[in-house]
Amino acid sequence: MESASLLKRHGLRSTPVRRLLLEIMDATEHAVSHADLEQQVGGEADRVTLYRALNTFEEHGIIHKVLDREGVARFALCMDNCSTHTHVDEHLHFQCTVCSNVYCLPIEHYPRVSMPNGFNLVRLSLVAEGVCKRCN
Amino acid sequence: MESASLLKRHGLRSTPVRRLLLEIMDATEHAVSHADLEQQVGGEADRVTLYRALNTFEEHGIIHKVLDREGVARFALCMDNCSTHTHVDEHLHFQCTVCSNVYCLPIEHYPRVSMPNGFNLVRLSLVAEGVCKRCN
DNA sequence: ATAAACAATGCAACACTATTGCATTTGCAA
DNA sequence: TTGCAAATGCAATAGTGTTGCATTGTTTAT
Ligand SMILES: [Mn+2]
Ligand SMILES: [Mn+2]
Ligand SMILES: [Zn+2]
Ligand SMILES: [Zn+2]
Repeated sequence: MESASLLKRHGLRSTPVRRLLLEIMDATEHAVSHADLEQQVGGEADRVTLYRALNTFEEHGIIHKVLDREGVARFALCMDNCSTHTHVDEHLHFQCTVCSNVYCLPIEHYPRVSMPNGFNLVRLSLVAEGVCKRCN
Repeated sequence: MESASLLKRHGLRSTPVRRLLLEIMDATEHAVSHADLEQQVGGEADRVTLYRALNTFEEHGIIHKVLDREGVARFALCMDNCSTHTHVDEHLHFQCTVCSNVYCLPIEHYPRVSMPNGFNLVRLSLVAEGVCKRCN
């Protein structure tokens, strides 16, 4: 029910596959890969449909994508109020070296860095590695 | 000549392909992808040989790998004295949104972040986006 | 200089992530 | 309820990266 209104709110059609994807991501405390979703969805949808749904969600600011250290995309619901033209997502992405899960971790003071001359900074991403709370 | 001794110093055999790769990376001020190298090498070596040489270099601390925002690996010579078991590389990786080049940028104060309870930080990577000095 | 030992290379095949085209189905609004 | 635009399924394709195996090349010792 919640996922249907979330889709409506972003001007997207409410379809079974989309609602299912959103419910899976809402029930997971870490970012999920396409392979994760494909496995959980089972035979309910084609892999291409999942890719397209995820791309659509990202374009509309419903989810955001983060690449893990293998370069594979993982997706998580946006916490801040993102929309088509405003993606905020100023938090740290932490990948566990044991279970490989990727967590979105808000941190109190997001660091600022000063750039060398000529380089114009637009966005700074923090990617951390370590052991997560479940693997400790 | 320089590349040959670099290889020797790391206990690696000096071969034409390896020397060529090192010379290309030494002459480039930004990180290079496998596709870049394959194009510059021309028909001098097989793609698989390049992959294997790059992996070997990384394992021995001669180069380090950084994934760009498409998840593609880019390689650059290590500045610090890295070896098989000590990779340092505490600098910022900056990808230009115009030319897509990735630069290794040393910064004066490498930031520290405090982690939420239960999460054990091992390494923090900084990945920046913006416009590089040549595209400005 | 020669030969043996072992590492590096080339080639083919493969795994995996991701995208595109096109026909069909479905959601939604008139 | 009907029509249209959007979403889906299926097949094909591109790109990155790895593995197995036979062959070639580098190094070390003789
Ligand atoms: Mn996140
Ligand atoms: Mn670097
Ligand atoms: Zn873990
Ligand atoms: Zn640039």
